[in-house]
Amino acid sequence: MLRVSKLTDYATVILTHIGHQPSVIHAATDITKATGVALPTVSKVLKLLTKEAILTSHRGSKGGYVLTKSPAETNIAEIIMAIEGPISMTECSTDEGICEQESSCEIKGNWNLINRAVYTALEAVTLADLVAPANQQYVNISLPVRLKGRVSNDLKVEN
Amino acid sequence: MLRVSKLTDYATVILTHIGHQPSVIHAATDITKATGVALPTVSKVLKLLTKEAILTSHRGSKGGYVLTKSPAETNIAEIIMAIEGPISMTECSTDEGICEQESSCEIKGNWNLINRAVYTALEAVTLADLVAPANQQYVNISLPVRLKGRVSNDLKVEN
DNA sequence: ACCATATAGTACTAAAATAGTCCTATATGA
DNA sequence: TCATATAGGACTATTTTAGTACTATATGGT
Repeated sequence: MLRVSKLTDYATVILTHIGHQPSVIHAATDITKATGVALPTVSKVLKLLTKEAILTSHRGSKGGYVLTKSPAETNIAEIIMAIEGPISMTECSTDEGICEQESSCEIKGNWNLINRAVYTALEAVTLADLVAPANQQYVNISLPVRLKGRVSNDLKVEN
Repeated sequence: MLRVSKLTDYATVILTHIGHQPSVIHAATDITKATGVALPTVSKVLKLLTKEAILTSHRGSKGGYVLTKSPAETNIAEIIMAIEGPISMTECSTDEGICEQESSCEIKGNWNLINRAVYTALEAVTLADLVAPANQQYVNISLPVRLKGRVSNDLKVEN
């Protein structure tokens, strides 16, 4: 189904909450209360987002998390990547040598095109859009993505 | 990682093979030989694609599969949906009532926006692009997607 | 200096999704 | 009527993901 994991979904809920009050330091326990997501899970998500510098942490008493950049500068693509790793829709796009047909594969390069189209779409949506859902707002995604080149490459996968 | 399943990847490999010779009837056994993908798996993928009318089947001796539409009319979004079901990145976009926070959820509508952006990107790439990868080809995706609006709708398609 | 508070990091277990295979039924051309 | 090929469903092993727990470290306030 081309879906993101639940942790990513939680991440958007948590970040939306934080995004409403960007100037306040938010502790994990406060976020649990506000969102209804279990504390261990909230904690796990916050750590992942901090590791990728989407959030900045403050340890110790009175500590917590704040956004590293403004909501408008924080896009959905980076949030998804922080939780799930690189956005690439097939294994061969991220891992070399796991596909027996790799040398004869014709479409690996084309998957790169598709990956890019999706990435561009996700990059165009920001946390600010999630925080302040302005009705009638428009997002313009104007590629062009250079279609492939069939780079050297090739695709496939299998095992 | 926002990835498609292996079956979907196989589907693109198989369809690319068929797309090279759109006027020929391709039997499952021939496709197995040409692609290296195991017969039971090829068979499973072909059945799924046929069920969603991306391929048309011919039973009996000399039977096999052909594309229902031309490669240029067959896009990546419909291929993914044929194998994996609706393209929607969170559960709450497809299933009602499974989320405890549904009534108070602020971002469901925004995920619909994201889903739409991704769908539009995938719809812009066709099987013809995979079959005949013209170098320097461009794909133009020009939304606008109406942000939010929390429309009623969702993009999506289903199964 | 000490202590309560809060994050950092890692490891583990259970549940869910996916992959891959197989079997039986049905349709068709020669 | 027989060989060939798809239709459809069921089943199992594997992999991935979710969710939790535990220990270490840092910090502010007293």
